[in-house]
Amino acid sequence: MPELPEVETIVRRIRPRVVGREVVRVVHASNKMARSTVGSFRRGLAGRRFVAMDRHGKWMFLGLDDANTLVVHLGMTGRLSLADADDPSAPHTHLRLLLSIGRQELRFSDSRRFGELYLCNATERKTRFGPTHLGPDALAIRPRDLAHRLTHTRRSIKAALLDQRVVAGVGNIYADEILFAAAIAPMTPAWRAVQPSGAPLLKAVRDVLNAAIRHNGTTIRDYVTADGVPGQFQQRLAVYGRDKQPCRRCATAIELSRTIVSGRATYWCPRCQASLG
DNA sequence: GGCCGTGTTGTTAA
DNA sequence: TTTAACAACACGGC
Repeated sequence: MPELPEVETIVRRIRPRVVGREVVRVVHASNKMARSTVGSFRRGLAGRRFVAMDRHGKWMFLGLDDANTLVVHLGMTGRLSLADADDPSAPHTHLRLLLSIGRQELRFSDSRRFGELYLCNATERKTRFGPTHLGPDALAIRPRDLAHRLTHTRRSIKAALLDQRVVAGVGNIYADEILFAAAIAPMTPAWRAVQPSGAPLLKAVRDVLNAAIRHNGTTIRDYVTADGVPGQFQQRLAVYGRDKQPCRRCATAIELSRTIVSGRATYWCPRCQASLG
């Protein structure tokens, strides 16, 4: 499922091919998304030029030459890709933009329709995706800031890492991987996980996310890169999805628990991630 | 053939 | 403050 590394992989591939290009024509814009009314902003995209492409957490921001922004979130099954205009569309394609290069199209498909597409102005972008709703990006946050944000809460460290207002970009898979790398049990209170400093946890955040980016992300089921190929990091996962399999470090059986964070599958090694109580 | 699990964000209730 | 439940949805696996 797309988290920060998967989104970053897609941005790196798409940005150099889209920035500077104009939307020659909105080929298709459906109104079937669960939370977005894509069809309504046909007019706002036609004839516009992309001037920037950025990422914050799991959100992508495609800046336009009229200061508006096309905001993209992949949800669970969303895919953003570049395709030849003559290539058949993938099922559940909700947006097709013909670009001013070759006969390339920027496409968004999403079978589950949990993804989100918005066209917003600078003010809306600041309010809807500003610090009230999104914490610092997980790759940019400083150890002291992370420690500060985790110190004054009694929630579990896993719940806090999943909260996008605390730190943006970590989802269920990488939360488990990060906590294994940091040797912290997922039910540990957040304030305790950053004692005496947040540096070890932040190192794990950076190391795990960067390693996943180097391997083009993790494909469990739906995620593919902008080229349509799976990532490779699933082969290197230490705990996620490895219920009852031997821990790569100590050979103890990996445990699956659904009670640590409300209903979310949580994989961890009870020996390497000794509970701090 | 119907149910379950899958995970993200946002809202609402407790 | 925080958690749980739920909604939006398709689909693979049993």
